Amino acid sequence: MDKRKHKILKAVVHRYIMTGSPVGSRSLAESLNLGISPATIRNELSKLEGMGYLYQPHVSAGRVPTDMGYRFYVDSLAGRTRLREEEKKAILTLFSNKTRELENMLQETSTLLSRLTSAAALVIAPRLRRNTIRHLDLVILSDELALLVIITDTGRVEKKPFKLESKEEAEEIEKVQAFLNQHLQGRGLDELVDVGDDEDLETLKTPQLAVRVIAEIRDMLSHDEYEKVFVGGTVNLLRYLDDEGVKRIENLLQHFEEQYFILNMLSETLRSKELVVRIGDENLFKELQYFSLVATPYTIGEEMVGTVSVLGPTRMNYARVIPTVDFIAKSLSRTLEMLTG
Amino acid sequence: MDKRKHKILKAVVHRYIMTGSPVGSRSLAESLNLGISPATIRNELSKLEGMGYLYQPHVSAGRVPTDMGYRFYVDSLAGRTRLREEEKKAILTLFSNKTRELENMLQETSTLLSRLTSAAALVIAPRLRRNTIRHLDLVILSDELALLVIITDTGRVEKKPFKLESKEEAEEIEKVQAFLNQHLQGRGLDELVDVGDDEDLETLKTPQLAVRVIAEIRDMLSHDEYEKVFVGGTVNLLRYLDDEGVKRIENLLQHFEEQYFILNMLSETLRSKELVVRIGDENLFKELQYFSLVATPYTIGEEMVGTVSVLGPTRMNYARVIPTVDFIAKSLSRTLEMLTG
DNA sequence: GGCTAGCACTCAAAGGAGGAGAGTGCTAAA
DNA sequence: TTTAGCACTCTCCTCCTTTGAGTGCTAGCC
Repeated sequence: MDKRKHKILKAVVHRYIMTGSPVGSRSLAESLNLGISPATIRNELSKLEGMGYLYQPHVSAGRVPTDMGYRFYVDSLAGRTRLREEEKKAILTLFSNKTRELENMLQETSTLLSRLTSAAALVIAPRLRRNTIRHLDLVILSDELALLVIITDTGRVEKKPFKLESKEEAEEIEKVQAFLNQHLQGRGLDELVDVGDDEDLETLKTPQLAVRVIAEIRDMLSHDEYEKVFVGGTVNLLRYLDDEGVKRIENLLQHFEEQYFILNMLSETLRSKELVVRIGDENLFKELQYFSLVATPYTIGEEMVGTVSVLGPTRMNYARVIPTVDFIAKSLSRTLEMLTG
Repeated sequence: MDKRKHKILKAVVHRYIMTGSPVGSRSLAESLNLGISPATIRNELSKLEGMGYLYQPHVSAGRVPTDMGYRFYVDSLAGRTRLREEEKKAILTLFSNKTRELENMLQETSTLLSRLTSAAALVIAPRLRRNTIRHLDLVILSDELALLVIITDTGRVEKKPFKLESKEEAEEIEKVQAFLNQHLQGRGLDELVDVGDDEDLETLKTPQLAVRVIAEIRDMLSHDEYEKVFVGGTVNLLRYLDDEGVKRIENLLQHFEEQYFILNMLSETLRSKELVVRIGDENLFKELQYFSLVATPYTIGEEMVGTVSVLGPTRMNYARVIPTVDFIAKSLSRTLEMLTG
């Protein structure tokens, strides 16, 4: 592909993103200022269509980018986009207030991100297994029921109710709590020790309670549902309604109510080390084939702990969304580093 | 209003709810089986319109209920609706699993309710102030930051980060925790004592820390945001899209992302002691003027602690929604009673 | 007095015709 | 290789007509 085709293709994608209607040769000739006539541009457009970058909704309409066209555009953008000062400011303001709990902060991140990009925003909270146990509580709720509460070093609090098997267990619960704290404090949730064959265990009257609590923690970890997702601005998706739009979006939003779906959807990008853009068909889920996803991990120190992402129509404004997602992830990382480091 | 008008009005509302299109005199005559001709029905319809119960979208269309028409219909329904066995079963199944934490249960309640009614469901969690403190934790997160965790008798866990003013405070934190637990355990969050002039306070090296923690709890309570809302099935609202529907729903969903709005919206029904139906204009918020709300409180023991509600189009199926909301609230109450009692 | 058959009337919705406009591809010439 | 010119295509808009559902009114019947 020669330089002129580059320019023309980029211009088509840009215009289509801005206006939402097919782009014709005349308006391109005017805006491109290449000293080329519409006819020449038509030739080029025709070739670009042959190459798969563009298509025509109908024979007498202008050109619209294919997913491949968007892909080219996004690749050509790489690294050359900048954030506007106002947006930078808005993001920095959000993170300047430092005494906030993690969940709250992530929710607000998601809301701000959706506002800045006019699309839906998805923020995945740090995985529980990466957290270190700071404190563990066993609290009796009723004769038969107790609550396990785990507080981690990132300030995250997880809880799980469990049954008490006997009165003795209820009486012993404080000792068991002390025992577990002694053994688990400061340890990562993923390197959960098996206390089953610990000698100290024998000093407890109800060792099976301690064993059961450990099992409950394991269970907590095995359920992905404990990976929380903060969703913001799904309403924005309604703005891009065309004929078939309603069905597509209804379908998508339906799935959005299930956390599992979102996590699956993002599972690939969760593993990525840098910003990922998935355009239309590039997405692994057919529900997303008319949408684009921009996702990037955020970190605590060197470790990637979660994902910040934006979901919008394929014709979203990549030139703005990409740097916004990027900057918000960096800011979030920095803030977390300060809070937990 | 005579008996025949009753019957006709009810039939019109019923049919309109089922079909969504204006109801004409002929189809009414057929389905009513009153031995009356369409012409007679037309006379009655005309009078009902004059009385404000019905209106015509245009002169040659059938009749559509006004908010007043729906109101009449709902009132005439009072207590005479029944739940289908399958639905009862679905609800009972949900609540049969007893070792679940409150939040999870409320979220699932909301999801199920939305599925059963094909509308949006809103469940408000019990107010924090009604809870009793079972245990209080102070956990150090970093040099400057600590986390206050409150565990209540309903198994609810609330947290709030706060700043540490000095090294001394960090060292004393366990003692302060013990002190606070001693004074607050078993007390309701609303009867929070002021420990400021307690004599024991003097035994602490950092009494101001204890005072500050109490202030943090107060702050927690003063923020309504700690009243959580669980929203489910907003997608269902998209199904009733007509011409202007998109705008209305976009507007509503936008507000839905803010918890404040929902709480305000439900504030009136929160105070009610029994099931409330607010139809169209009866709602206090103009954003809701094209929607109806069915809300009822749920209880722990005798005390109303939260609200279960359904939001849908004014032409929602009241005959099914009302008993569903009612039964789900009763089941939820019973389950909570068992869990906490 | 209430009910009904009949009829003229109204209006939305659906379909079709025609014109305008945007845009194309192709051809022939510069 | 580029471009001007031209025939062509197809959507969109508007205007018109037809269809059908449904009404209100009137006059006559029980």
